[in-house]
Amino acid sequence: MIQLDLSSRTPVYLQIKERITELIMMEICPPDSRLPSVRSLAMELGINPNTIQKAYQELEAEGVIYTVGGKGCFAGRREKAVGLTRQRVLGELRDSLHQAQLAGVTEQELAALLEEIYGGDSK
Amino acid sequence: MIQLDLSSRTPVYLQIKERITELIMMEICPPDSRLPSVRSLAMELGINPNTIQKAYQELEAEGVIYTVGGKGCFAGRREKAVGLTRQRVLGELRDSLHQAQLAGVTEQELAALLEEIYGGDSK
Amino acid sequence: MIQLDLSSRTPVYLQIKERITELIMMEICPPDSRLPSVRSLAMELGINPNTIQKAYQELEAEGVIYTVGGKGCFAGRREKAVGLTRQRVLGELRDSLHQAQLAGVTEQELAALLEEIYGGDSK
Amino acid sequence: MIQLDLSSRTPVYLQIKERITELIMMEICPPDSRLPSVRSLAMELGINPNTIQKAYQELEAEGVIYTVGGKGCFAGRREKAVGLTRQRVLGELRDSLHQAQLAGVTEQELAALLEEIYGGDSK
DNA sequence: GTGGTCTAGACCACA
DNA sequence: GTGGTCTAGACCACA
Repeated sequence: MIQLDLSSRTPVYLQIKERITELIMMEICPPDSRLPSVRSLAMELGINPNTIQKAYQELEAEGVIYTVGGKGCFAGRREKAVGLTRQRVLGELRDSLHQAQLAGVTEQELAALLEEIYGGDSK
Repeated sequence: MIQLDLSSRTPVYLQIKERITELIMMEICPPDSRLPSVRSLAMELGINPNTIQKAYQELEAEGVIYTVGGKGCFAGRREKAVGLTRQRVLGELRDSLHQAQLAGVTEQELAALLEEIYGGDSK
Repeated sequence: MIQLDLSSRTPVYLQIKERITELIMMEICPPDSRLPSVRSLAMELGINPNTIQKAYQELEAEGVIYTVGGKGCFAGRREKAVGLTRQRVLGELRDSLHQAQLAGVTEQELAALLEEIYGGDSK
Repeated sequence: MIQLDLSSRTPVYLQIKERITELIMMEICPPDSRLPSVRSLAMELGINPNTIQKAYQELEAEGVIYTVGGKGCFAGRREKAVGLTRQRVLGELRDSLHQAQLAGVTEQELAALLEEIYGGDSK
């Protein structure tokens, strides 16, 4: 459920944070569902448990997930994940669109890109 | 002409690369115009000359600017800057739009953002 | 009668200890009254009996409650609970007040907080 | 400037976070002043650099300090430290006062404690 | 078993 | 030199 790109410039722990946030937004991890344990996920991804730990702890600090004593980590409310992602992504879109305009990307091209991603079923 | 954010997660040398590319696309630095020298720009921005050097070297390797013997650095053809930026920016937009969709950003919101930036004058 | 916050940083067994001590101080559990059994309380709170066990054991070691053979656990004298709580709480208050002063909490604000809690009936 | 209590139940990295926040509130570390480097502070305190790293990174995430590229970490605006501390401390005080009341701590005792800490020069 | 803390130490990008 | 990331591995409290 999580694909890592070890050669990416984005650190592994950030890739994990983003992916978990996506899984919560997609409701593949519904609210209060248990996430894989630090150790099992580390094993599965072939990386060190500390790296998962770091991702989970930041997600908890942001309120996207929560931790229960010796039980494990659980998905928080979808709205939290959505809220943080919206804020971040709208900023990124604004920056990218500014540069797109300078680089002569036309509104038609953007419309095509939007159609490609949002397809027919947006709202 | 170049505003740096030293506490940004984007390294200073990348901020400089992006900004110079923008200045070339905006034709504030027309083709073959001379760019500020490494030293003077470093002074002006209050940073280490090595950082400017690194930005200039990468821009030259990408063909966005070119160096002439003991004369200095000069803006390359606008098309080169545009081409590289388009490629990068379209990729970023694709990623951001995927996450925007998950976060429930509506097509109307995107249209509004586009209108805000592209406004009437898509040059 | 006991509300747990599983996602709190305070371990569950400590939350239970504190709450039982409170119940004794409030005389909701008068001296020598029987406390819920380990098993029943574990059931009621939906947690592992070991956790209750640990709380009860520490309370007994501190003299706040006592155990009778095969009968169960009973509330100790109110003074014991009061004594331990006073000691702990005065220390906490001292620490918090130091930081409050640094953070610019005024004496007026503290007076208001005190009024809010102690109200008219300082029992 | 930082005294650790290794035997405390409070983790070392939290002690460091609190102490740095205090130093900023006390204006011993004025805004934009450089904090000791991760390595030097680790050396000085005789602990592992990773522990300092963790403290600094959480402080940065909370906006109490900020990091500049390969330069170091710097104190943020005093208001940020104050704001976070106020919020936390007022909550702690509320809890402690509730328990103090149950334990029969009198308003006179509290007034004495307050006088002891706030002395003559409050507000 | 589960997460939390910490050490020791490596390697990297950046300034 | 400075912080950032990651590994390997230990030990602990808690459930």
